[in-house]
Amino acid sequence: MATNDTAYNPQEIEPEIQQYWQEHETFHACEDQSREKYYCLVMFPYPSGKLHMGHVRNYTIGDVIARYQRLQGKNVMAPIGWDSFGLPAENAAIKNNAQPADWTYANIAYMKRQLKSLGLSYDWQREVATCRPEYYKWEQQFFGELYKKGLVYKKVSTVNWCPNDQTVLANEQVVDGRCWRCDAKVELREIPQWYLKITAYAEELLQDIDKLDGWPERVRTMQRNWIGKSKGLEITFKVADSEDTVTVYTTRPDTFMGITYMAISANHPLARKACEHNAELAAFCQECRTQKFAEADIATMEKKGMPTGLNAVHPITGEKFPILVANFVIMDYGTGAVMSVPAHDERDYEFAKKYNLPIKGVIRPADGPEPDLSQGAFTDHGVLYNSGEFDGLNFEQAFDAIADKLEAQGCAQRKVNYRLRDWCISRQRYWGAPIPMLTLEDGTIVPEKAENLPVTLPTDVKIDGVTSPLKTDPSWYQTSYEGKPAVRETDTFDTFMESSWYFARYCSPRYEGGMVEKSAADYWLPVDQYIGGIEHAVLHLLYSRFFFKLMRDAGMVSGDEPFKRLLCQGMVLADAFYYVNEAGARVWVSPLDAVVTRDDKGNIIKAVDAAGHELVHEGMIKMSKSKNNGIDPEDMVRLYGADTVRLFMMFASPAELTLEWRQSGVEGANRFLKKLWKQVCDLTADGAYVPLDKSALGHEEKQLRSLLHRTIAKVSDDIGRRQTFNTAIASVMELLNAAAKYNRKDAVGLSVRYEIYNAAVLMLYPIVPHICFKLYRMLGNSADIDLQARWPEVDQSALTADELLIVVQVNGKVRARVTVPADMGEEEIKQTALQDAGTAKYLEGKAVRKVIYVKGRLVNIVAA
RNA sequence: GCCGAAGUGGCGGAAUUGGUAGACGCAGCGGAUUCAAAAUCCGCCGCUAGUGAUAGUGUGCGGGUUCGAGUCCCGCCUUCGGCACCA
Repeated sequence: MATNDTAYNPQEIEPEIQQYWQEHETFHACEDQSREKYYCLVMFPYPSGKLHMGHVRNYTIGDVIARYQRLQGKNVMAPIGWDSFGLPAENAAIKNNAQPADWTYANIAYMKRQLKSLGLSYDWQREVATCRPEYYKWEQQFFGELYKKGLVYKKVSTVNWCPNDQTVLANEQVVDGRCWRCDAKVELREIPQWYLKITAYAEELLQDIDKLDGWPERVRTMQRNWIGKSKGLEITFKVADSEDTVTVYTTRPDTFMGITYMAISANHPLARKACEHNAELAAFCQECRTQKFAEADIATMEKKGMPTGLNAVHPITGEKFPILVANFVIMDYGTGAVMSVPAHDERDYEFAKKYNLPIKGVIRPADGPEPDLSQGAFTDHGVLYNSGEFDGLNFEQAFDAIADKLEAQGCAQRKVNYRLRDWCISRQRYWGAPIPMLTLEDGTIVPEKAENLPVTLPTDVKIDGVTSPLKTDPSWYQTSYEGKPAVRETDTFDTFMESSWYFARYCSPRYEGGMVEKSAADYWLPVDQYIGGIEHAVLHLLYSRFFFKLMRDAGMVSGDEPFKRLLCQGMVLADAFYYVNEAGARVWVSPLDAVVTRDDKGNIIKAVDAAGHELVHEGMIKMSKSKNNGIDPEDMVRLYGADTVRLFMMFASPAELTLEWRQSGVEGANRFLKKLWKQVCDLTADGAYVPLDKSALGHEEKQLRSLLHRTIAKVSDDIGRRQTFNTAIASVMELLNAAAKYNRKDAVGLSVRYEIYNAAVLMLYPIVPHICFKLYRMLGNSADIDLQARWPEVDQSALTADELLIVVQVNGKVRARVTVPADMGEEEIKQTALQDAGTAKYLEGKAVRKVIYVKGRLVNIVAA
């Protein structure tokens, strides 16, 4: 009977093969000018404690691509490391009364073991962790150099502030306008912070998006929108009866004659001045300052305003109109003041209606009447009216005419504006790289000298969750500079700083002469394929592009863009179930503990947990701790093996879309691997390898080989170009379904079967490397599949068929199929279709108007 | 609010350049094997009508272009994701 040596046992073979890879350092990559390089990068993880399915999906996709490229003969580098600074370490330290460093390093060790159990082909010698001084040292040095170049500056800006804890809060620590820890009402506060001048590169960052043809279009669009280039006019208005002026920026100078009021930020200098003798206004401004300032909140909140009592003077008409403080105008955007044209802007309209401000229409459709402004604003471009000398002009003409006139008056200038703001890199937190800046006694600010770097973060500290230990430790922040006393900056870098150049560090991870060794960087960069979550579509990917340009301008790297091709994988979802307990609270039950009953259509009709609670099915939602629907990758590997988990993930949906975790689907993947194993065992039991003799093949063999080589062509295209791994797997399944029905045991049969299984094992290897490693040897190959084997080649001669199946349509509906010799001409095929018995009854009593032939595919007969 | 993505059987999805809609898998149903079950193997499987051959119908909704539309165009609806201190 079936004995143990023929059974598929992943728990036995996987650790054994992983051990082999480790001992042989199979995936260690070295620069080799004689070979084509391929740099395959996955977004490095934050060491939060355990791997989650999102990680597994990301790294499996990366590993499939890396292994595929090795089979193509490329010199592949696939590195991994740890994005190991960040807020969660501080929170964990408070909770567990531990050191953030200890917690982080323990997590790295644990997750490293988990990664290895997945059979990922990383070059572990290149591992980096961003929290290590030997990593962040170079970032500190670079920051000092950027300061000297004038690309770094300090500016006062607004943060979320908890007045009770006396600390800065991240947006995510603000819940319903209150501090997550103490529930105090969050205020906004202005503090001095460090900025990187990313806006100096705005135009290049925008232009170079055109070069990123290997990126998803949606990511390119998001980056374009983020940079948000606009052409407009900056206009300065005089304040009536005063020496003051107020400057606005507008992209719609054509609406200039429709201004009826002006809205300014609560933090605008004019507003502050007006508050001095207006208590009511001061209170309103204070209220504005306590609101959250995320873009989404600003866009959806109730618009509020209050008059300042001041008026602005229209530079063309001389008319006066009121200046109001409005809660939706932000000091950080543009000039902190906007000219309001309620007739032609939705937000201005809403605000004007609420406060009974006048609405003056000045733009009408080019070919229509004046718009009805009682229902809402008319925001399209059009033709001017009510605009005196500018009446009748279109958008472009009006833009130019008004800009010319105002520029001549000296109160305006054309300006290109970017929505992109400079990058604030200061964080008032402990677990990050210290910003290497010093303040001398006379107030001078200087970067720490290169020879004194790194400015090391102390790792033996007490975290109370309120103030960063750096700020309370004089022995750390008191230092000296050229013999004079100096004080260190106690803020740390935004962790996006570390993740903006780690991919370059991987090229020469132990280099001690700078961020990167030029020769290594020139060999490996740019990254050929980058894989990560769509959530990084803007920030991380934009900052990394920016950093790459900074490094290029410092002579460290060549080229303009760091990532040639980008793949953004989708989220991982799972069923979520809950019941409501006696206290009325939802108790979330793991989908693995839910016993589900389905109707004969497969719909869930009932679910209960082990204790008998009737469960409510919330649906397939993103795996999360709070909904208790996370599936532990480690449990799955233990149950089914890494290959099954990898196969399921790559098969269940296309890489960019969400993946629905289904236990039955995982079992299906496992079933496929068991069948594959058995089929190879059956083949080797039937006889040893026989080389193919093409002249000996019968019809069935030719058909099978035709399918095989069509499959090779499709799978190569699916993995290499389209990156549709799910359809690649489906094609191999189809091939193996056909192969399983064929079991000739003579020399011809064996030769064809060996050709099929060898090719199938190679095609599946990138996805399920352990089982294929084993099967490749069982098939009698002595070469090493990881590095020596090569991707199967398409035999063009196997593809040519001697017959074609032509679909015959009548008026677009399929009515027959005819088989014709492959060399039959167009006219003859049309005649065959017209005369086919199947089409005859649909043509009865009708005249054939037209016959359309699509080469090798179909004939459409148009009849009436 | 703005920006982006997606809507196809009971489910995940396939159909790559406008040319056979539903590949592949899951679930389900029927059968074989088994003392029985698991596992495995074989078959069926969009919807409606019909014993059946077959006919009609069908890709979120409403229009349009075309010999031909899941695919292109116009207008809607729904769901999901991002929005600068989570990484």
